[in-house]
Amino acid sequence: MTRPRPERSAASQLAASGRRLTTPRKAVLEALGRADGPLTIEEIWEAVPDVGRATVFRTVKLLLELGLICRVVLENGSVRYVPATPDHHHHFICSGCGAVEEFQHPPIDEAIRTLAESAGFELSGHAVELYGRCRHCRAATPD
Amino acid sequence: MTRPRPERSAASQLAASGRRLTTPRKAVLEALGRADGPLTIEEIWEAVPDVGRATVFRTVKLLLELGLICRVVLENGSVRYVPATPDHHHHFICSGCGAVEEFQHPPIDEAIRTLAESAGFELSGHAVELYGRCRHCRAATPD
DNA sequence: CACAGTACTGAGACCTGGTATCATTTCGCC
DNA sequence: GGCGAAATGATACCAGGTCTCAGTACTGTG
Ligand SMILES: [Mn+2]
Ligand SMILES: [Mn+2]
Ligand SMILES: [Zn+2]
Ligand SMILES: [Zn+2]
Repeated sequence: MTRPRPERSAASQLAASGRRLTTPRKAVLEALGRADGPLTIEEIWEAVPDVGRATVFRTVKLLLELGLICRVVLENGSVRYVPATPDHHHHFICSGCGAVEEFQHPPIDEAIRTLAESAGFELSGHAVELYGRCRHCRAATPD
Repeated sequence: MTRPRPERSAASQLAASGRRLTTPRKAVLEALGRADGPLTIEEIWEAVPDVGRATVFRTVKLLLELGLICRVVLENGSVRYVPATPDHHHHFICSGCGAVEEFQHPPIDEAIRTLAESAGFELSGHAVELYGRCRHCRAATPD
């Protein structure tokens, strides 16, 4: 007997707000899934030839709101998108290969909470992005 | 007897790279100093009537590179600028009054270093931005 | 099945933050 | 004062992103 559990599939996430998992939406999601790194909007668009540009923008915004994808801000300020783990996490972005690794590390969040408390801030959210070189890139060019 | 110490004035920072502290640059810096919160480029431009738009952009970029001002990314993604403390710090951004408070909190940086080490990342930088309501806004509308 | 109503779509006009160009001005230095 | 480098303002331009709108795809109700 299958116990009912909170549904997290894209379709049900969308359905919960009266939306549908349409062909263009599925295509964008799959394009991001296939890619081995974060994509720009333009790259998504290229990967999804029959979808209009406006629809790509609309879809990315929607998927962001639903938490199905993440916006990643590179060190130079440009933004790209990756499929998301739905849980709270942060990003490490490799300047060598462009890979994005999600991580979670309770001590960081803990330290943030502690600081906010002692400073009298009421936190609604926080962003932590790390920049540097990943294990693979270090191995490739140790220097 | 005044001991020579590392000069950090805007003028000397600029001079160090063969640049000059010109009237427009001084004006932009002063506009940011006068403001009681972070400004957009457009707001800076309005505050500095005789300076061309391109020069405002150029100046902001230059002051950023020199670390004389900070780019602050709001929760909605829009960007604003504030005068900077030259030391390493992070930002707390109040969604109530828009104020930006700088803070530094070694445990956060410590936790980040620890994580990076254990994950095999070679860090080149990191960003931490906190969002929420400041002490004053909480007092005003405790809700 | 017919039909009504809503969600969604693509094309293209449009808007806006930012850059490139270039002729002119400012400034430090001799 | 005169020279060359740095800086400036006007303006054309570009790139991301949004808006509009007429048409399409679904959903669900009878
Ligand atoms: Mn993510
Ligand atoms: Mn700052
Ligand atoms: Zn890498
Ligand atoms: Zn506040």
